[in-house]
Amino acid sequence: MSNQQLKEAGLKVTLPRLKILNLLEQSSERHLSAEDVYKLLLAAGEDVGLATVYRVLTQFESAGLVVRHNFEEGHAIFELTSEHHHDHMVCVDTNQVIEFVNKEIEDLQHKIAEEHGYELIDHNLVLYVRKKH
Amino acid sequence: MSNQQLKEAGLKVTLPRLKILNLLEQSSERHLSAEDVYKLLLAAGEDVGLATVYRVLTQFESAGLVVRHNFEEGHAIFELTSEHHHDHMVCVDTNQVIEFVNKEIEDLQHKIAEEHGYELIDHNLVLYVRKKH
DNA sequence: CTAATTGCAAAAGCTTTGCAGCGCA
DNA sequence: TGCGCTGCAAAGCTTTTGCAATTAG
Repeated sequence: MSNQQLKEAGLKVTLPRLKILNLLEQSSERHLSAEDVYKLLLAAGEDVGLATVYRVLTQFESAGLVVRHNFEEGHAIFELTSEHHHDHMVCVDTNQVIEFVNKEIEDLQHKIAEEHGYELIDHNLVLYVRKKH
Repeated sequence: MSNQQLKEAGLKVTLPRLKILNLLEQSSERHLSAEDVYKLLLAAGEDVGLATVYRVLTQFESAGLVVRHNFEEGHAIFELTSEHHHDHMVCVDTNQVIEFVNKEIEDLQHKIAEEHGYELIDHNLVLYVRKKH
């Protein structure tokens, strides 16, 4: 379980790390800001400092357990690394984040980089959308 | 010239606005942060406050003269609105920014949003690439 | 002349860091 | 026990805001 994941990541198994990892795994919302994580922990009666949340999330990112996004200006959003790559849609009205997978777009990106004499290392694609009524 | 663009944007023609717009039009680097603009103005002997740079860039954005990007966390990047929409490639080694246009990707994005019941308002696509040798 | 704009400094929001004490291995 | 980790508070950064003075129309 979480215990093992932390060890594999080369991180000491501490209470704050376990709490944060468990929260990320159990939360119904996959995309959380550091502040979100902090508030959820407080609400759950867990006593963890905000600075620790930031430090732990950054460590998780380095360990590959978590991905950091910059969907919106002002604050980062963290998400557990998922098995399959996906991109994101963000609703401009509700800030809801929707994941999607599209192989054509992935292929096109590689093709575009190649056409310019480059190798694709990574990419960031966010669609800002509004619900159709 | 710039004078006219400001009027058309419904903005009073003031010295700071002219200086900033001229700088954006004449700079060899199309992609600048507020701090970049501020420092370039200072270097050019122009006396404009940083707060004014932020305010003016935000007004330019509202007026559609400029586009704000969040390529990296920490600070926004501004670019004069260009006639044709384009996306960006950033070389991970040199930080060089390359613009590209790809209609297929644009169309796919609309299609994906539609398929999920949404209307595409905007998007952000950045390819992080490395020069092939 | 009047209202908009500017510059400064202070404040705001997110994130990082220094340091003393606590806790895992 | 020793080193890493945590919490708190303070500091750092980018960006915004309040306010008096300045400027455009």
